[in-house]
Amino acid sequence: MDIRMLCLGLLTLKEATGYEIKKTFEGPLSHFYEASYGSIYPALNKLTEEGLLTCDQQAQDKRPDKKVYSVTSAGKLAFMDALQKHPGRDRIRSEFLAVMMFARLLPAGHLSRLIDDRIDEYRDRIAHIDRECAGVMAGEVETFICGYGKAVYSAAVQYLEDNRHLLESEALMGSTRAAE
Amino acid sequence: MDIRMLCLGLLTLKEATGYEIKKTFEGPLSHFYEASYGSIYPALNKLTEEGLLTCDQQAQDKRPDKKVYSVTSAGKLAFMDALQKHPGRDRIRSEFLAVMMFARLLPAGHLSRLIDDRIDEYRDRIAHIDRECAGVMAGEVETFICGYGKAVYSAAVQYLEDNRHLLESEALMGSTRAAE
DNA sequence: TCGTCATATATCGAGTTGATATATTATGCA
DNA sequence: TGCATAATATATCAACTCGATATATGACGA
Repeated sequence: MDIRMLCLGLLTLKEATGYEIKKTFEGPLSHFYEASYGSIYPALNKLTEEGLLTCDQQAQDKRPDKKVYSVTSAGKLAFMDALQKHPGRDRIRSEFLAVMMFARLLPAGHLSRLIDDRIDEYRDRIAHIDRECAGVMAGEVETFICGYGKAVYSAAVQYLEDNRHLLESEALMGSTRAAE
Repeated sequence: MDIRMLCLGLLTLKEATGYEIKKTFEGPLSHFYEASYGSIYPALNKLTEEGLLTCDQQAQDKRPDKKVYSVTSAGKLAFMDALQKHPGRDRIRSEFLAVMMFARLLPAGHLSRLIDDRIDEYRDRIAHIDRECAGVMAGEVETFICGYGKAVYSAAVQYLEDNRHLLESEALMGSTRAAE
C-alpha cells in the first residue's frame, strides 16, 4: 500500500483534487501515514495514465485550474485488489530514540531537556488528536484511528516519565567528557 | 539524524565493518530505526571521503576483504555537533491503519483476520524484544529502548483488542458490496 | 549432493521527502 | 493604506532510502 494506492483509495471514497488529497493527509491520517506533493501529484498522473482515474479539469477565475480526479471502474477493481494483499509491517523512524542511544555522550541538562521536549510534543499530539476527533462528524473509523494514536502516544509519555531515570543516571553529570 | 550520522555515531562507540553495522541495525535498534545496505555502504564511503572516518582494509583468506571503519577526531566532533541539534519528529508509516481506513469496503471475515494477524505480529515483536534484552549484557540504554518498544506495542495490542469492534461493526457483514 | 545460511561488499531502480517555483487572492494587523 | 502572511492550486527536483539483486566462498545439515 504505497501512496499511489492510498490516493486511489481516498478517491474511491470521494473525488478530489491533489490539493485536497494533501489536506486529507494532514488530518487524522497524518499520525500514521504522511505524503508530500512530490509523491501525490506524480501518483495522480500515473494513475490517470493507467486508466484508473479520470481527470476533470475545471478552469477557475483568479485561481489555477482545478483538476478533479475520479476513480474509474478499473480503478475500483484495482483498489479492491490491493486491499486483499497483506499490509506490510509498520515502518518507524524515531530520531529521538536514535539520539537516546548516545545518552552517555550528552551533558545531563541537555538530555533532560530533550526528554522534556519530547514529552511535551507527544502531549501536544494527543491534544491535537482530541481536537480533530471531537467533532460530531467523526465516524467509527476516524474514532478508531484517533483512539489508536492517543493510546500509543499516551503509552510513550507514560513510559518516558516512568523510565527517564534509566538514561539520566547514564548521562554526563555536568562534566564535559563528551569531547574526550 | 540521518543514516549517515547514525553510522558515525555507532562507530564512535565501536569500530566496525559495514556488515557489522547492518547487524547492529537488526538488533534492538530495528524497532525504531531501519537501514539497508543501500544506505549504509554509500554513507561509509561518503564519511570516509569527508575525513570523518578512516578505513582499515583487512585482506582475509577465503572471505571478501573486510573494511573496518574507525572515527577520526574530526568525525567525533562532527557527531557531537549533530547530537546538539533538536531531533526531528517521529516518522511512522502504518500500512495496517491505512487499510483500516477502508474497513467498510472489506468483508467482515477478512477484516477480523487482518486484526488477528496484526495482534499476533505485535505480540511476536514483544516476545522478540524480550529475548533481545533478556541477556545480562544489556546496559541501561538498551533496557530503556527495549522497554519503550514493549510499552508502545503492548498499548497497541491492548487498544486493538478493546476497540476492534468499532471497525468490525462497520465492515461488510458477509455481503459483497465491495465490488459495487 | 544440494539447498540454504553466514560472511562481506556493492549497485540500481523505484519510491519519497522537503524545498522551491509560480501565480493570485484573502486576511490580519499596524 | 500598506505590507506580510496564509490559503488556493499545480508542479518539479536533488537527495535520501529501501528492497532486490549481483558476486564469491565456506559451512552445515538433510
